[in-house]
Amino acid sequence: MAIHDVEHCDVQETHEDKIREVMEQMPDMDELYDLAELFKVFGDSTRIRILFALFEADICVCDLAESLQMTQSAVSHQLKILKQAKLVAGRRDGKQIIYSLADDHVRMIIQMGMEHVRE
Amino acid sequence: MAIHDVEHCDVQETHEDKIREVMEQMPDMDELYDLAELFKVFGDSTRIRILFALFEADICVCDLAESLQMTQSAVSHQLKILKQAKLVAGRRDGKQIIYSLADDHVRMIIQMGMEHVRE
DNA sequence: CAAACATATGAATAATTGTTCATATGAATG
DNA sequence: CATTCATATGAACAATTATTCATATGTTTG
Repeated sequence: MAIHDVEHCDVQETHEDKIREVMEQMPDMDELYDLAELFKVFGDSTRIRILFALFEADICVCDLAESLQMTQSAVSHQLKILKQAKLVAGRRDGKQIIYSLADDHVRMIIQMGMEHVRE
Repeated sequence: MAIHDVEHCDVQETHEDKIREVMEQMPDMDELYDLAELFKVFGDSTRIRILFALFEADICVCDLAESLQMTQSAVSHQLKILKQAKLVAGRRDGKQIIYSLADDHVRMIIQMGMEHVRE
């Protein structure tokens, strides 16, 4: 074997280089976690449906629940998660809270996802 | 109350319209599930790290494990999920299987996610 | 200000999922 | 062709998470 003992594949040199390169270019763990957390938010069909609903109109929790045929509570819980991820924002209008998309990243991310899924 | 009894908010007319509009524009459940499943794949920091690694180089499982300081088994399990989602592809080269990104959607989706996270 | 209404939240439960450990598969090589 | 090496896979366990139910918060209105 070589100067330094390896737990990985036998092919040396090139792989060592690749491994170093990959490790160097890897973003900080904080950023990677945040990114994964963000996508986790998109990774639930209820939340996806809420986002699609908000593509069409700003809408209150109650109408969202009606549209999606879900409990007000369930929708509210999911809205909280979407809000924390800054994907949606809520503004009060009298008794109701009207939700809307926070920015255009949402549309674009879902757009890309759709393209991939549709192949 | 109005002609049809409602379980939702009191404000009538406009909301009825919104609800109908939202329900009409909503994609099929199949598609919504597929989309959520896709994002679920991005929603794990190990898989995100694998994808970042593949941004730099096509690389075998063993070197991936080394780069990410993870078990070969754990990496292999995650690669399977990435492969099923058609985000990565593996080709055999002798004893090894070299993994690479399947297409450019991956880069773009992660790019968008990064932009959102960095605000 | 009390009653009604829209939304939020906490606890509990069921389901999903990532990692580990042990082992299987399958190609290369001497 | 038997051994070795790289990768894949199955079962088990721990951790995370979406929904439900009950209830709390906070605003409007009579």
